[in-house]
Amino acid sequence: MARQRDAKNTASSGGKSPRTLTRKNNANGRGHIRESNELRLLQAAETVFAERGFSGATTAGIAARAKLPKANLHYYFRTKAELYRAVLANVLELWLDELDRFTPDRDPSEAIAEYIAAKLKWSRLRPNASKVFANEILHGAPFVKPYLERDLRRRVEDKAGVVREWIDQGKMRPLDPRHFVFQLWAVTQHYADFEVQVRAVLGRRRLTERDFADAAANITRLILQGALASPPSGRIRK
Amino acid sequence: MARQRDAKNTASSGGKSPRTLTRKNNANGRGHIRESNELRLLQAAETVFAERGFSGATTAGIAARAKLPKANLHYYFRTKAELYRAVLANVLELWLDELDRFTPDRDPSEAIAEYIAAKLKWSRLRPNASKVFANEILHGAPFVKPYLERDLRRRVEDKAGVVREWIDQGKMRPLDPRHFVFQLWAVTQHYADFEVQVRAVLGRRRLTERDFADAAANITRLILQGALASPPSGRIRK
DNA sequence: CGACGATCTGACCAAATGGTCAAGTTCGTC
DNA sequence: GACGAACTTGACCATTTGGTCAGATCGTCG
Repeated sequence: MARQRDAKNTASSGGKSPRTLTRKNNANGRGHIRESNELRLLQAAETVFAERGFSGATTAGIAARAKLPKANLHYYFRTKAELYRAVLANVLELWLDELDRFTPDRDPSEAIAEYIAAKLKWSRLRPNASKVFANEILHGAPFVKPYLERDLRRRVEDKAGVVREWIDQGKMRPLDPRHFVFQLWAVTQHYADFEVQVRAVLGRRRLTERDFADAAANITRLILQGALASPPSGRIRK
Repeated sequence: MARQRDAKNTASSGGKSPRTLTRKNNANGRGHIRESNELRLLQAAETVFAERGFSGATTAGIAARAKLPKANLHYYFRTKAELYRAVLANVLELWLDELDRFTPDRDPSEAIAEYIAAKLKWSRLRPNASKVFANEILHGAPFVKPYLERDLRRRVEDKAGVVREWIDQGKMRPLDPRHFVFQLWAVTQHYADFEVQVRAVLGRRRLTERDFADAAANITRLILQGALASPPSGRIRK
């Protein structure tokens, strides 16, 4: 309930919490306790928010996982929402740059394959980050909607331009670049967000590095075959 | 917190709540009030669970949306968990059969295209159903894990066999059938579960029928091109 | 119509939870 | 080693929320 309302305070800046900036900086010596405790809290929070969602997570639970008393959590992050926001900011930072591999001069097959590999790597190494983000979007993006509508949209629009260039150069089949990006996101994040289902179907107790390699191979083949202009038989020469 | 524990009561049967069965049946006349109220509650619950998740949803909120007093909700569904379970059962029933289009004798391109269209139709018409399910999986499937590990796994294993046959018949490229299914799920459900993000990137206030048509076209083309054996130049004749 | 089960609902309660606070303890610096 | 800032924490509180209950009302069938 309060979530919707909370969403508008504390301008969603990218990096650290505003509080860090106003206090003594962590140059060296000073503030290192803060730095270390914030890190522990952020890590604990990422896990708990991933497992329970925003409403399901309790500050007591997060504090317990970080092995700190609850009051201490509230010393570093005034509210649950502020902590949540910080976790989200981390995730966004994690993903934002991966699309930079898309540049007009590169070979699309290379760029796309790399992107798939990179996103799958994050799904394997930081599944909780992905889950927190998925949960946020799933429930209407009460915190990151502005980010989606400004930054993300711009970024995708930009990269869609690159894809269009690739199409014009005859390197890719004609397709809607934005939907193409959605499909890249969907298939790669699926292995983090729907991990339990994947595990159940594959009959694994845990997803192995091997499983991710299989996923990568299958996705890459599917996407490249589906999106690239068939290279060998150059039916239409430029 | 209680979620994990609640998960084991009330054997997850498919259809109606057990209570319906013990009381007067809804043949006609008798029990029609129950039927109508349960329906309203289920619809309200689907929306609210989709918007807020299990923990974020409140029985008061659901009751309000159904325009019934909270105590009345608890008259029809003893606990929030029971109501949630009923909503989930609806969703599963909705999806389960769509994979039946996969049979060895059919043309894979046709079956796959139909499946994509069907799943996208559900994403458009019942996005909340999809979201409730996604949320459940995202948080570790505390309620439906047994279903995933038994029924769903079997079903996918079964259909994987069909895909393998298609591959053997030279109709499809060699690929891992289970990952192929994951990819179908991922790209189709994305448009329901990540709807806000899709809207933000496309700059839409609402996703139109047109948007879904575009999605369908792009997905179908991508998947068929990627998975089907190239039909015209029959390099390898059977 | 009268009986009886089904349905309805305001009032209530115990537990959980986000957040506060004041009284401490520790840390870095001069 | 002393001083102020940074950090720590048990106790506490207001609010929210799932669930109960007893008494009222309704619907239907004989």
